[in-house]
Amino acid sequence: MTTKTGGGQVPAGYDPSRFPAFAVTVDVVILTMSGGRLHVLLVRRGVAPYKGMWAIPGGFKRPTETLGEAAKRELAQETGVDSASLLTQFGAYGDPGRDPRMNVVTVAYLAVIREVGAVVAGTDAAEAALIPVSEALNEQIELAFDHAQIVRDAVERVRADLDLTGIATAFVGPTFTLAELRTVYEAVWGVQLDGANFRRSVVTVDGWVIPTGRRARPGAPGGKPAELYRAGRMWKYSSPIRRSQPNERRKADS
Amino acid sequence: MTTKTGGGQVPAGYDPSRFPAFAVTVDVVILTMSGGRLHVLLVRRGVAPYKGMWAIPGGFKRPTETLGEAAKRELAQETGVDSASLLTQFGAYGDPGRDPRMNVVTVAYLAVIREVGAVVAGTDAAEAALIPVSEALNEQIELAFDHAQIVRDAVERVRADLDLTGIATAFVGPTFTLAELRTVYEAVWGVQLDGANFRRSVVTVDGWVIPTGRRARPGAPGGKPAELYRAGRMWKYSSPIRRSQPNERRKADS
DNA sequence: CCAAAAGTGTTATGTCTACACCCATGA
DNA sequence: TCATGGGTGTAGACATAACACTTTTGG
Repeated sequence: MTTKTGGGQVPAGYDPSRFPAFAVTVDVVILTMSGGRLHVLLVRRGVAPYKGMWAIPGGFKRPTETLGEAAKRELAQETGVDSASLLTQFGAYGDPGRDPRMNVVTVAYLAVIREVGAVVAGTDAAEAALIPVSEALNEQIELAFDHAQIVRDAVERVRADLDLTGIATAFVGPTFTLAELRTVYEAVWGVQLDGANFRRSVVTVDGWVIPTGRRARPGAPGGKPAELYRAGRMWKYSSPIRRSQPNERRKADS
Repeated sequence: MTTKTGGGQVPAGYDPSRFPAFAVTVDVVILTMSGGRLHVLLVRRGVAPYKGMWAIPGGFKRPTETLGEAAKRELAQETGVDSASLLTQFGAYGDPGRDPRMNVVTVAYLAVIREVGAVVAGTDAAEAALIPVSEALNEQIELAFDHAQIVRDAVERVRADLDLTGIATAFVGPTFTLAELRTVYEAVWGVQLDGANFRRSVVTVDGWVIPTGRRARPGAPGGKPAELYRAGRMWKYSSPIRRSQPNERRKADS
C-alpha cells in the first residue's frame, strides 16, 4: 500500500526517475470453426520455460512496430494468413511472475479465421494443432503461462462481440450458406437457433446478406441445396442476431 | 514486412534471444457525472515532455504489482478514492514514438466515480480539473501523448458497457433517485429517455433497485419528491436499459 | 418414394414507445 | 394556484418464438 494521498509526492521507497524495464510480448488467440465446433490454435512450446506444453502463439514486440502490427506479424508467422483478417485487441496481462524468466507484459489479440484445412505450419513451434475450446478450457489440457485465462477471456470476448459486431462473418468464407452462418452463433453461444427465424432476421432487412445466384451442394444425406450469400455492408456496424437474455423476467411473486 | 511463413525460422535481422526493453505505464481515464454531463478528470503536466498540457493521470507499473493494482494506486493518488471503485481495463497503446523519450507501452483503465465535490488534489500534477468530455474531445483542448485517442476509446467503452454491465450505478451514490440514474444513460448515450418507461424497466423486475423508505427533496422549482433507491443484485450481470438501435429496420421498398 | 435440409406462412405472446393523465411539492 | 417534476395507465406498433407446412435435393 502507498501512503494516503494528499501528502507524499512520491510513494515511499520509489524513485520515479528510474523506471523498471519490461519485456512486451503480443499473444494471439486464433479461433476458427471446425465441424460445427469452436476451435483454438495452440502450439507446443519448443523451448523452456514450459517446454513441451501447449500455448498460444506470440512473440516479442519490436520498438519499430505498433502492437497491431506485431499481432499481424505473429498471425502470419503461425498461420500464413496474410490478409487483413479480423484482429481485435482484448486484454493486457502483467501479473508479477507470470513469466518466470523476467518481467513480461503481454498484450493479447483475438484473431478469427475461416475454416482452413492444413493452415498449421508453424515456424518456431515444434507442433501446432486446432483444439476444441471446450477441451482447452476444461483443465484437460494444461496451458503454459497464464494462457488458460487468456483463452477464456478471448472466448468471452467473441461471445460478446457476436451480437455487437459483425465478427460472425469472419468465421465463414467469402460466400456462405445461412446454415453455416447460423452454426457460428450456435457454437459460440452454445444455443440452438430456429433456422426459419434466423433466416428472417438476416434476409428481411437489406444490407446483411447479398444473394449470389449460386447454390451450395447438399451434403451426404440430401436436402434442398442452400443459396450462397455474400456479407453485406451492415456487418460493419453490428449484427442482425441478438443473444436472447436468460429469461428471468417478470417480478418474483405478485 | 517479414519473409513469408513456411521458410525462415527467424525473420530477417532479428535475434529473438535479445528482446527490447520497454517502460510500461498505466493510465486511468476517470469519468464522472457533473451537472448532467459526463466529465473526465485531467491533470496539467508539471514536467516535460508536453509540460503544461492536459493529460490523463498515470504512472509506471512496478514489477511487484499487477496491472490492476497499479491502476488502483494511480486512481487513489489522483482522487483519494480508495474504495474498490469500478476499474476496467480497456486498451493497450504502444505505437512507436508515442512517447518521445523512450519505448513506452501503456495499459489504459477506465474508472467511474460518483460526483464528488473537491476530489481533485493531485500529487505530482501541477493542477487537476474535471472537463466535460465534449470539450476534451472536440480538439478544443489538446491532450498530451495519444491521450485524446485514449479518452475517445474510454468513452466508447463506457457507452457499450452501459447496456452490458451495471456500470451505470457506479456514477451515482449508494442511494439515488431514478431521475439521477436516468441522467447517466442520457448523458453517456446522448439521448433522451421517457421517464415513465425508464421507471417501468427498472422497477417492474425484481433485483434492479430496492426502495429505501426515504425520499429526496425536490429542487428549486418544486416537483414531487422522488423515492430513493439502492442498487440491487442484478446490476452485477447486465443492465435493465437497452440502447435502442437507430431504426433502419424493414427492407428498403416492398 | 423417403429422408433430410432449405425455405415460407401464421399466430400467440411479449416488449417498447408515445402520450394522456394524476400526484405532490416549493414558491 | 401554478409550474415542475414524479409516478401510473393504456393502446398501438413492433419484435420474437414456436411450429406447421411446402420445396428440392440425394439415394
